[in-house]
Amino acid sequence: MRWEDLDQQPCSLARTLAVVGDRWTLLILRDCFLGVRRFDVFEQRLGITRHVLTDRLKKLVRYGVLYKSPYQERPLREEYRLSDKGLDLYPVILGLVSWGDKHMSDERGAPIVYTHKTCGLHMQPSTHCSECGDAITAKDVKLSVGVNWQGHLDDFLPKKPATQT
Amino acid sequence: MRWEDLDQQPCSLARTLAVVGDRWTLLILRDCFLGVRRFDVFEQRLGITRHVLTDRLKKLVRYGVLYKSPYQERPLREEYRLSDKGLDLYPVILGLVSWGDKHMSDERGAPIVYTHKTCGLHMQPSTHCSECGDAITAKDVKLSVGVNWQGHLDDFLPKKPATQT
DNA sequence: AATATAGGTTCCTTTTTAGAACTTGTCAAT
DNA sequence: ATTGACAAGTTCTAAAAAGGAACCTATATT
Repeated sequence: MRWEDLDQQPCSLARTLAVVGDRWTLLILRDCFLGVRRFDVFEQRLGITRHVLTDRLKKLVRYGVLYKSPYQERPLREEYRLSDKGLDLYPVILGLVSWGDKHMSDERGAPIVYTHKTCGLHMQPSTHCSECGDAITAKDVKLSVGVNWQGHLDDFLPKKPATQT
Repeated sequence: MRWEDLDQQPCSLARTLAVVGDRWTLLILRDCFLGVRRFDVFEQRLGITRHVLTDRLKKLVRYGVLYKSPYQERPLREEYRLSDKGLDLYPVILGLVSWGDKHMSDERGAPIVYTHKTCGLHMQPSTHCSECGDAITAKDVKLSVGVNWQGHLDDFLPKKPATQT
């Protein structure tokens, strides 16, 4: 499979990974959410090579996750900022961080702590149903193929069902 | 930076990406959540090379996201199953899918639809505060360095603050 | 005896990434 | 007027990772 074709697959996860699913992109986006906007700051903080950084920023701009905004002229200098589409990735970032806090921390605990401004307490993100507001686990959700996607079921479900032990 | 060292960084996002942050791993985990458990089924569904699949499955087992469970003996055959640690990635998967549904869909809409069994409605995941239950956006959260991590602030925040335009 | 199956490993080629040096337009200092 | 610095890249070569195909092993079936 060519990685470029991933955004054409009939799977929203694959399509999302076409944009953010490589080694560096989510680290770049983490820095965006921390306020980083300039090429050289990304470079220094991440230890990424300039070539790859250029490529990933271009890709994120092409997909509309970041946009370039001039912050000075003569010489023209532009910084990279999160679009609304990019800001929508916040739950993903928060989910990845939260999993790392729980499962990858050492004895010192989470490096960064999140305080919910409204209630003032240290929080973890919790995933809920958009309709009734209840917290969700994998078992609470039933999958079905979208109305315009009939006939593609086998793109999503295993062709060889695993036998239960 | 060597990618293997990412799980030692003082950042939970980087540590999480050390486990799931490459091109194939999240697609493998998607299939795990859809019920796939066997080597050859992963291979056929993903179009991944056997070499890379072997490597990624070993890595996921090493980090405790999957575990091997025998489903027959003579010859010994084992399948890969999500551990509790792996099941905890469900919010991440759901977040990525939801972003793709919203931002990467074509005119046919989302390929897969999620029904919340409890309330019976089509749902999207929504991220909430674990303490008060309110829905969260990036602006509602304040970051601070964990109590045992003093002195590492500059590992998280930009060294060159971007000037606001 | 030959073939199929599941889960790999080996070998070689192609693609991607790393690391360093070079480029361009502008400004500030010597 | 020349030199050096800065920001944001591009270009080059070497190393690492991934792709693709063939081969391996133990067992069961034809």
